[in-house]
Amino acid sequence: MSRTLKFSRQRESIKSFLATRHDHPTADTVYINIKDQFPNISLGTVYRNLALLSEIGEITKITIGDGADRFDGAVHPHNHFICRNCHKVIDLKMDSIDHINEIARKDFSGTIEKHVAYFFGLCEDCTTKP
Amino acid sequence: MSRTLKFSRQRESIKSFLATRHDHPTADTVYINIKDQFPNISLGTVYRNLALLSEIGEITKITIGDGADRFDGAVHPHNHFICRNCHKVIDLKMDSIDHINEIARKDFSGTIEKHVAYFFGLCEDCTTKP
DNA sequence: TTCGTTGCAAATGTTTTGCACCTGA
DNA sequence: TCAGGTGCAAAACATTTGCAACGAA
Repeated sequence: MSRTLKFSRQRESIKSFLATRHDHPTADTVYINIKDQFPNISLGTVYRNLALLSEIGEITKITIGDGADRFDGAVHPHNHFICRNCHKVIDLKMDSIDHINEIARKDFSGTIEKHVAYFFGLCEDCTTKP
Repeated sequence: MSRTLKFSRQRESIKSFLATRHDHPTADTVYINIKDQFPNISLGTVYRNLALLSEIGEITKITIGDGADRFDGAVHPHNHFICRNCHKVIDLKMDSIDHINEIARKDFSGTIEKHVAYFFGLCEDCTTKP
């Protein structure tokens, strides 16, 4: 059922670029940076590969709602914080909150498979510097 | 600091329309329905009012990431479930999970003010009917 | 009168897609 | 060889915005 993947230099490059970045870049930022290695790569290819990689679970897509989606090369379970002032997206080091799935299941007739949680507020810099 | 609001029939109509719907319509759906009462209303006005109402906390904006944002006339704290099959958005009746803010704060140097959590899986209909 | 609100249309920003060519298996 | 991948450009979408006219206070 799942389609056969073929090796692609571009896709590998996108994947390894994301592995080096921890600031959750947008598709456009990925595009601009990949151009160093592939001057002719197109934005469409970047979008196609980002969609593909997040479908097969090799990267994570972060949809905040303000502007463009962001992408994270880290796939281990973790949550994100978004600063309402500078809009930085930061990985949170926190205990698992997977138990909220149980809480949600308690009075629900369908099947809850997973959740996504985003935290908002002010990052360290924006908290101290007014 | 906060701007002075003036009464607007259109805005009232949008607000009361949302109060009657529990299926989390998109801006376009709101637009189409408000047209019954205001045949000349423009989509821009609908967007402007939805943005305004959600800013002042009279409605809730739901950004899932697939397609258009959705809007909820209910502002009491509650969480949403999105069916991965039929894409329905359902209100969850569940115990508060506000304690996850504490969990997130434990090892974080900024200020965590709030969170948003979405649950995914199959709704009742899509779980039973294959 | 004042200033927020509206309708309309054009513009913006993000993402997707059709198509002919390229490339890995 | 051949199905998947790519580059390019156009299209699709969702949402925002400039502007002149309108309407509530």
